[in-house]
Amino acid sequence: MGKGRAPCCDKTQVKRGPWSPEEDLKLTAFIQKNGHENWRSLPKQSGLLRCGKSCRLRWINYLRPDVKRGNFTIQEEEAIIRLHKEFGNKWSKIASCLSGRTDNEIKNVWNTHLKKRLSFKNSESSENISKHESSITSSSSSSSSSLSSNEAPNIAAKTIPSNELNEQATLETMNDKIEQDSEKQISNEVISITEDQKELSTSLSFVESNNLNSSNIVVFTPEQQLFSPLTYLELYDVDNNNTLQEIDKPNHLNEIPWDLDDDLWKMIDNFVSLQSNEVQLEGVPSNQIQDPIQESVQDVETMKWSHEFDNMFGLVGETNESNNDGFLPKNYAAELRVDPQTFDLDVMERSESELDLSYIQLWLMT
DNA sequence: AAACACCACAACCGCGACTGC
DNA sequence: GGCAGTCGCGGTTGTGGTGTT
Repeated sequence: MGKGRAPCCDKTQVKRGPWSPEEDLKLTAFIQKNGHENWRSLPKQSGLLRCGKSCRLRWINYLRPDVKRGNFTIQEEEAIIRLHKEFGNKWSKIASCLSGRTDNEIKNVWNTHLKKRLSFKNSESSENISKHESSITSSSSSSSSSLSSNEAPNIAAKTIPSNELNEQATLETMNDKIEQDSEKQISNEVISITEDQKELSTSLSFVESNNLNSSNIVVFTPEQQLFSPLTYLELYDVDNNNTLQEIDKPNHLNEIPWDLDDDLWKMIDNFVSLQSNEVQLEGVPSNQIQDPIQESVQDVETMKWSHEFDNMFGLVGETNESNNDGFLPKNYAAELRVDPQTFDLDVMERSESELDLSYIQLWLMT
């Protein structure tokens, strides 16, 4: 008996299953700080009880900043179908042609939607062919003409002059035309919407293609598009003036796991000092900055921290670009608020058992 | 309301490819 | 060239959510 393949890690020593927000934070913070040169040693270095493979997968498929979330557009689906025709199940190759989409995501979409849809279309068309064939057979039983199964229905219609058959063929041709036209129209609508988005703002990361007929649009904020371990979504309703009205306000409370590492607590502490000192936040319109030259190095550092913190928790600051177009509601952004009077880094760094708390809560004010 | 079926997607697993020694 | 360690890919599985009976 051979030894067989050595397992990549000791399965009894590593955690498996879904990733917790805390683990996501740890992994993201570590990679942002140190990169990912060696996946195998990364879990040990970052303090994660995960296999290196699992970390890599989580980062690539979910946490990576440039990973695009949300439903696939019609264009993307069409591209996948086209590329799949060309490359087959080479998901990574297909993914490399679609920016922001992972091979895993594409594979899932293919297996759950596109494959079924295509086989349905195929069975529909073959059903149509067999319908024609049977009608041909029945109507041509007295005649000597026969058709191979490969012949297209419209050819059959020409071959067998039958009023009924011609009508059916014409109807189906028309239906196909209508279907194609409507698909084209929808596709064009999506193109125009996505192009408009590009022109107006990067804030609207996608418009769910299936929702084109409804007025509900899911809006991703720019930072969510770039990075969001704790995804923060808001649903908006488009009213008659084409402006967005919030329809489903999310719970504006983020629970932050207690045993964050020191860096993260310090990050929070830094954010608190930032707020108590009323330092200019990144994202605030530049015309409101009185004299940027006089900003101290400390302030710049604090801004950097606050931005990192926003990224870390999927929060966003209001940006000029996102509101210039008048498309997004003014207060779409969430802002982190921590009470500087009560927040104490030393207290927060104490052990969980000592304080008998498993979570602290940070309120997000809009 | 409960049980069941189905679906979507995140995560896992095994294997081949790649790289450095 | 052989070997060991690591990475990346593609197939498969597990699980939570949703719809149906």
